[in-house]
Amino acid sequence: MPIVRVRLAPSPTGNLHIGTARTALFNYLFAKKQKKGKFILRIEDTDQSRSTKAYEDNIKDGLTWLGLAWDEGVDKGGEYGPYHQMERLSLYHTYINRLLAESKAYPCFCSPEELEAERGKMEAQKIPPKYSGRCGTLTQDARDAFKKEGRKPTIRFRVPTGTGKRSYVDIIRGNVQEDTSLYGDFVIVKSDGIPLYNIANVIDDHEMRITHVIRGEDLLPSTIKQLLLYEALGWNPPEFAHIPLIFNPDRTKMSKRKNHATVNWFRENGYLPEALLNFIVLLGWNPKTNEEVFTVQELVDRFDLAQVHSAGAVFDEQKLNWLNGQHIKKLSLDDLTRRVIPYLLEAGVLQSQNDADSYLSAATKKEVVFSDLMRVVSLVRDRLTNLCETGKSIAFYFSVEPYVAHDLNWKANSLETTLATLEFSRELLQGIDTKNWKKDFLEKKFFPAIEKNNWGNGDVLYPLRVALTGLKKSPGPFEIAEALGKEETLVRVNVALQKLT
RNA sequence: GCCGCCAUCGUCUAGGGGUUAGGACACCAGGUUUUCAUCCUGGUAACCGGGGUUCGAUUCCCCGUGGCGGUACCA
Repeated sequence: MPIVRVRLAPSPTGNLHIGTARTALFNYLFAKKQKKGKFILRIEDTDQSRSTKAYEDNIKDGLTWLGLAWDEGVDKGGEYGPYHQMERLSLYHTYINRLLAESKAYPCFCSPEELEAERGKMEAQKIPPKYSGRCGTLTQDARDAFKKEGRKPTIRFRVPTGTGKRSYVDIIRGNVQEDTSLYGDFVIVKSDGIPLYNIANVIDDHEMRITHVIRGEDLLPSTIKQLLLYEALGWNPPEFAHIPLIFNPDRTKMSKRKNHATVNWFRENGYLPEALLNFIVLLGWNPKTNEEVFTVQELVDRFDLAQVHSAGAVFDEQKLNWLNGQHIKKLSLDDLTRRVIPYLLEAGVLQSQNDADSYLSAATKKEVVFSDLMRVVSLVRDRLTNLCETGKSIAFYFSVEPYVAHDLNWKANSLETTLATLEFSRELLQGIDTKNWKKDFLEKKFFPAIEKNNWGNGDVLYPLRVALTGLKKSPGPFEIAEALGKEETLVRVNVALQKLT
């Protein structure tokens, strides 16, 4: 197999869409599977009315955040640039002029209104609409006359007659065929001189030596037309693979209205890029084993384009949430803590200080250093499925949620019992040396003592936990005590005791 | 309308001429745990319909039906 060269060719007319991200991933995996494969990013900005720089930046940022680095393309350069289509206009015209000279294309002077009327007439007669081709037989004099009128022509590709059914073999779908006699001569250059997707895409893929075109199924119907273009230009086409589309839960095309459709949204809402990638690849592909949680490298090793499913898939956020939790558990504590910090700042739990590794607790205004943070994060990591939740789940570390005496009671216990067990806890805690202030040591002290007093674990530990956090649900009291340190632990226990007396 | 692609639990999917149709998410039940979460065990739940072919179709073929895509001087 020659060196694989694949490309992602988004048009910057919106923020990076989940579907585009998946196309990018499939291209990336396919390229990386072959060690020397190249993944190229080309920006198709010929639709000037809808393309913006901001969207282009969003697409690039999103891909970078996902870790889908391109080897060649915009901002990166390469042998076959430039990589913005608007910078390649003269190249397109070289080839388009050739088609014109060979009469494989021709100027069309029909106005949009005329075409509209023609189409309407055919629809009324229940004939499938298709351009008549009448400008294809214009004499030079007739063309000059139209030009004198001030008409700006489009350029149409002359679909070869008598070619009939055409087919190609799609890597994912196998044989795909269509009857080309159904096509009218189609426009390849707009009246403003800017080429359309069909032709620009073909010229670029050829010029950039693209070997495999991996794109969404929405582009499948344009493939045979493009094949005609390759043929007219005398070029060998690349191979094609059309990946299935992603749907909303109601099976309509994935859209912002019914689902979160942009990579941005997931980034802002606490998802790990590796989880998003893992989820998205499973929409239409699986490794044929029972494993489901993968790193990108594992995906590179296992991925096989030909095994991709041909049916569309519903985007199920619940499974993504589960996968996100799985990937969070796989992160090292250090890494997880690092990644959580931006979300804590965003949520206002922390405030940044000058020192890169030091922050301020928004609640207490006390300094919080990275190692403190790591300690708290370790308490909650197993219950985290989303980075955004972190602030909520570690808030108890900085301040106790307000509660009343009654909240300290375990099940049906009375305030007297609670007072007794909490005083017992305080006494025990006071007697423990700071250097032994570890979860395991605390447990070793508490459990036998609880038993000796004929209490259940809950009688003692529930009030203690509430005293330390103010919460009905939280990590265990001993790990919290360890993270808090002896001093702060006793302060909180004493506050609880005051509430009880 | 016309053209194309597709069709296994609610969802993502494995499988394939004879299977107890497998896994995962979600859901339900039980267990572990001081609580919640994690974790463990178990459970409910699927081959779109009709015709062929065949001893036998969920699997192969045809026709429907349904979903999606395309039908632009968008990509």
